[in-house]
Amino acid sequence: MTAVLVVDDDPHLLRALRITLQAHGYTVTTAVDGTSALLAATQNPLSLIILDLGLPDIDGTRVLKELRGFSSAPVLVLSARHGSEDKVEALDAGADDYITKPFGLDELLARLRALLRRSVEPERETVVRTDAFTVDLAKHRVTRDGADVRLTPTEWKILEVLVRNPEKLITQQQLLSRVWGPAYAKETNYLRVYMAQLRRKLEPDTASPRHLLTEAGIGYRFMP
Amino acid sequence: MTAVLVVDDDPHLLRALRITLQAHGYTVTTAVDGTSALLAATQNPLSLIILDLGLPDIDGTRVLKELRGFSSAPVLVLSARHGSEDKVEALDAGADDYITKPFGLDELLARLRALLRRSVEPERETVVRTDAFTVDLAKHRVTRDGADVRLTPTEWKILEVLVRNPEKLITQQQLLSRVWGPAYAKETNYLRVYMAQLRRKLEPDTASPRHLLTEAGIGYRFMP
DNA sequence: GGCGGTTTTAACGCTTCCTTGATGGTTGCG
DNA sequence: CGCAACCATCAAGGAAGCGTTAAAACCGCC
Repeated sequence: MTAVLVVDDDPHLLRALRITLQAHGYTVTTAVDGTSALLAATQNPLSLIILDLGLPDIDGTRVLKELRGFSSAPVLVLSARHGSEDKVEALDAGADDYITKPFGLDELLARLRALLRRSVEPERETVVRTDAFTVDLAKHRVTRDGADVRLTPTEWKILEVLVRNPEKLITQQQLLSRVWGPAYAKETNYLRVYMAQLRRKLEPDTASPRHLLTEAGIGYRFMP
Repeated sequence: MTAVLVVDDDPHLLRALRITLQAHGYTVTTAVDGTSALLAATQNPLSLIILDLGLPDIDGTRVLKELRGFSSAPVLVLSARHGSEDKVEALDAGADDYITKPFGLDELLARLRALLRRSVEPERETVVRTDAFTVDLAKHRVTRDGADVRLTPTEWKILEVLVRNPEKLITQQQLLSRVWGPAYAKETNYLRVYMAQLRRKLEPDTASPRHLLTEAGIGYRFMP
C-alpha cells in the first residue's frame, strides 16, 4: 500500500532493494536514471523516494530539485560520497536523509520507517458535485440532500472510477477489470446489478438517470 | 525563534554545540542527563531535540520513548555506536535521524535544517472536541466528562491517525501500516480488537457509535 | 521470579456484502 | 410482428467481514 520509488543505476542494488522492500510490504517502482525517475514520479503518487546521487544522465542534486518542484514526498538519498559538502548540498536541496554506501539494509529500512512516520499524505481536495449528490473522493464520502449515503466497497469502487473520469465513456471491460480484476471481463451481469443499486441510492428518478448513464452495448458514463 | 534542546553528558561538546547553534540563530537549552532532559522538555515548547544516547543515568532509548509520550518534536540522535542494531533501535524508538560521532558540524546543521523543514509549526488547533470526548493531540491526552481517559500506546496511535483526518475514511491498510508497520497490512483482526476497546472507552453507546465509525470492508472514520 | 499492564491470538454469534439466477422491460432488426 | 440481445430489478443463499470476549503470550519493572 505504501508506494516507494527506488532510483539507482546499479541493477544489482536495484534488484536487491526491490526484493527487500517488497518483502516488507512496500509497493516498489524503480528507475535507472534521472529522466525516468522524474517521469515515474509524475506518473503515480509516491509515499517515499530512495535516490542514488550518482546517476548516469543528470546530476543527482538537480534531480532532487526538479522533484521538489512538484512532489513533497520524503527523499532518502544514497551516495558513495562521504564528504560533508555533498551531504550538506543534498540535504539543503530537499533531501530528508542521506546514507553513504555501503549501508546496512536494516538501517535503511529503519530510516525509511522514521521518514514515513512523519509524512502526511497531502491529498488534494477532490469534490465532485451534481445537482443530486456530492462525491468527496478524498474523504471517501457520498452525500445526498445533506445526508450520508452508505455505499458498499464495490459500489464505491465503481462510482470512483466513473467519477474520476467525468463525461468519459468507461467500457464494461474497463470497469470490470478495475473493480473485480482482469479475469472478470465477461461478467457484465455484475455491472447491471451494481449500477442498479447505485442509481437507487443516488439518482432522484431511477427510471431516467441523469448522472449515471448507460451506453448500451459499450459501457457507462458519469455526467456531473 | 527556533528552540533546540541539546542533551549530552560531555560538557565540551555541549558547549561547542551551544555556541555553534546560537551562532546560527537557534535558541539553545541544554541538559547533561536523561532526567534533566525530560524535565527540560516538559518546561518549554521545543522545535527540535538533539539527544546523545550515552547518558549517565538513563538508557538513551528509554529517554526517547518517554519523550515520545508527550512530545512530537523531531529528535536527532548522536551516538558513539556505529552498529546498525543501535541505529535501528533508536530510529524505531522514535528518533528522526541518527549521526555517529565524530561528526561534522556542517552536516549536523544540514540535517537539522532538513528536519525543521518538515516539522509543521504546531500553531494549529491541536484540540479536537466531540460531544462525548476531547482529544488533545499535542499533549497526548484524552478526556471524557472532565476526567482523563487512559489509553494504551497502540490505542492512542490509532486514535491519533483517525482524529488527524476528521471525516476522512482511513482504510484498514492505512491504519495497520501506520500503527504496526507496512508488513501488517492483513492483520485486520487487530483493528477489530482495538476499535472495540476505543469505543468502550470513548463512545457513550458502544452499540451505535457516533464518532468512531466503521465502513464495512474498507476502514474507519472519525466524525467530530 | 512474580506482577500489572499491554499486545496478540483465537473463537463465537451476528451483520453486511457478494454472487447468482430468475423475471420482465426495452431496443433494434429482419 | 416476432425474435434476439441487452438491460434493470429483485430476492435468496452463502461467503466474508465485524464486534465482542477471554485467554495466552509478552514486556518492563519491582
